[in-house]
Amino acid sequence: MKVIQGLKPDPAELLGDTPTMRLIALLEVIAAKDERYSLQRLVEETGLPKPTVHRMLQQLEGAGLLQREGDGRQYGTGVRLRRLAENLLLNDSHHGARHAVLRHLVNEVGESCNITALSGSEVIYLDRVETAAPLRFYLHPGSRVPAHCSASGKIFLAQLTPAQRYRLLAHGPLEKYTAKTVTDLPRLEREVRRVKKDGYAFDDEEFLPGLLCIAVAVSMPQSRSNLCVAIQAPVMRASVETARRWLPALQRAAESLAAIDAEAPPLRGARARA
Amino acid sequence: MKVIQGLKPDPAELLGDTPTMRLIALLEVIAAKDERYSLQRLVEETGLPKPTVHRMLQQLEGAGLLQREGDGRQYGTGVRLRRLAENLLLNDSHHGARHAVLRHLVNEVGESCNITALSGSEVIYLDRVETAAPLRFYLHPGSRVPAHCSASGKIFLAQLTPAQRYRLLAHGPLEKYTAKTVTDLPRLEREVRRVKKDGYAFDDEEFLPGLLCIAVAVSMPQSRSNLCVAIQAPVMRASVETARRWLPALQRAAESLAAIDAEAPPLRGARARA
DNA sequence: ACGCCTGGTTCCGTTTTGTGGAACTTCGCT
DNA sequence: AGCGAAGTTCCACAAAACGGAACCAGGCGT
Repeated sequence: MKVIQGLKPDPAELLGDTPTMRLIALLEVIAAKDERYSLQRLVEETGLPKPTVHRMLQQLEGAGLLQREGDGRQYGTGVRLRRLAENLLLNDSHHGARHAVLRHLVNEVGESCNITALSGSEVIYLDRVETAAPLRFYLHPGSRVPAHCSASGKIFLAQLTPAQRYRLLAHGPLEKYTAKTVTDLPRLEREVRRVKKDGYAFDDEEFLPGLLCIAVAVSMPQSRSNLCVAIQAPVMRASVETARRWLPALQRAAESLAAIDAEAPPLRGARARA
Repeated sequence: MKVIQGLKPDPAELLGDTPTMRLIALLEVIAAKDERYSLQRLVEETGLPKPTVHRMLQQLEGAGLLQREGDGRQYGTGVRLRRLAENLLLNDSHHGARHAVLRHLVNEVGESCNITALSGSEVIYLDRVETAAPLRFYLHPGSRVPAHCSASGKIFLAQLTPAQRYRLLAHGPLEKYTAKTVTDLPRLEREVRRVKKDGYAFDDEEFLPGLLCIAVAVSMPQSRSNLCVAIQAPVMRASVETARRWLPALQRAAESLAAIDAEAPPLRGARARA
């Protein structure tokens, strides 16, 4: 489909072949790293000519998808883009295979489970299936919890570099929600390192009294993961030991979820494309 | 900017005025609800002509941003789009950290706070955390306020040279929003000089009646700052004096924010860096 | 089976956007 | 004052999007 007079060395065709796709590709570049990009930097990164990138950035900024930061030469994500991202993840959970995996996990362990993502310094519940048991915590998909006192949050933290972790946590004191909330940075750091080693995290009444939680990452092949699966149970029914017994089931669920996300494209060949 | 022969009732200009932005808007529509959309459905939802939406969907599907589901008449989010969303949220620790600082400041002083930047001659709200108090002004992140009648705006003005200031302000008369709005250029100049000396600025019902605001700059080492932190309170709860008492907390927040922004744009090997 | 209606798909001349080399402006440095 | 590197603007030109009209399913009522 794309041939034309191939005179150019095609420096950047990796980026897409239509203006819009180039635009998306630019967003992907920006989203790919936890950094801020200058015009120049993006020019290098993408191989596109400077005025082109400039125009794109202007457009994106004008639309509120990106924001200039610092001295005005750096770009970061804008509110609108973040909101889009959140909605995208949030509103794709119910009808999907993901929901099914979650439901199955709930059946296996008999407790409420959820899928979470990190957004900013908070954990957001993307999807949740409640246990049938009458005694239960009621948490809505879409609600948010600070990272430092949730099991999923610790998983996410464990995937960051110490510097990134520091940036996220050290700028305001950690809020104390319960007597067990860890508000001491060094202690949290130790905890997080343990999580990293073990591959799973607990939240033992650190956010809500009486709520025990265990989480593992939905790990992506070579790239950090922004998804977790977790089981939540009232301490009345569960202890750290029983929770540990759920681990195999939990990990199986995580693998299923990873498989879903890795799932290759289509079922039917789009004839026109080739 | 766009006028054209406006014969049509313009059913869908809410959607964006450039092809790419329409595309993004389409994604936003899709992301907004946890449903699957058919072509027809999207046509109704957006008001765009059928072939147009069709083409957009084809393009998005071809790029792996959307996927057809079920019988092939329904579209859902594709892996690539989900991955983009995840990365966006994942790789934004700067924003997360800032938000955390803001939240903490709100806890300390008990009033709504926001982070602002100068954009053109207007102040734009980058982020905002509301107080829990029931009586409050509701202002969205992303909204804009003229520089001459906002506390943050005065801070920004104070960092300019008189000439730059003049260029920014003297092009149109200063709009009068309330009885207290300063619309007299020399008087504003005096006010701004005071701000420069003091290092903080008030907005005493100059933009909205009943709204008091105090702001300080997030100062960058050697370079003007394009960020402010501000506290906003209804005059019912606060006076200039109480606001002044918030100053230490406000300044501490500003320092935290400065620290975040100063954090090394990490290691990456940008050839130009040295 | 056969029209018929509803949604999906393709055509194609017209209009609007995007493109990017070159030139210009800023600003930080020396 | 002068240099260099970044950002910004211009504009003739090329490419993409546009959307009305016409064309194709396939489910349904008779």
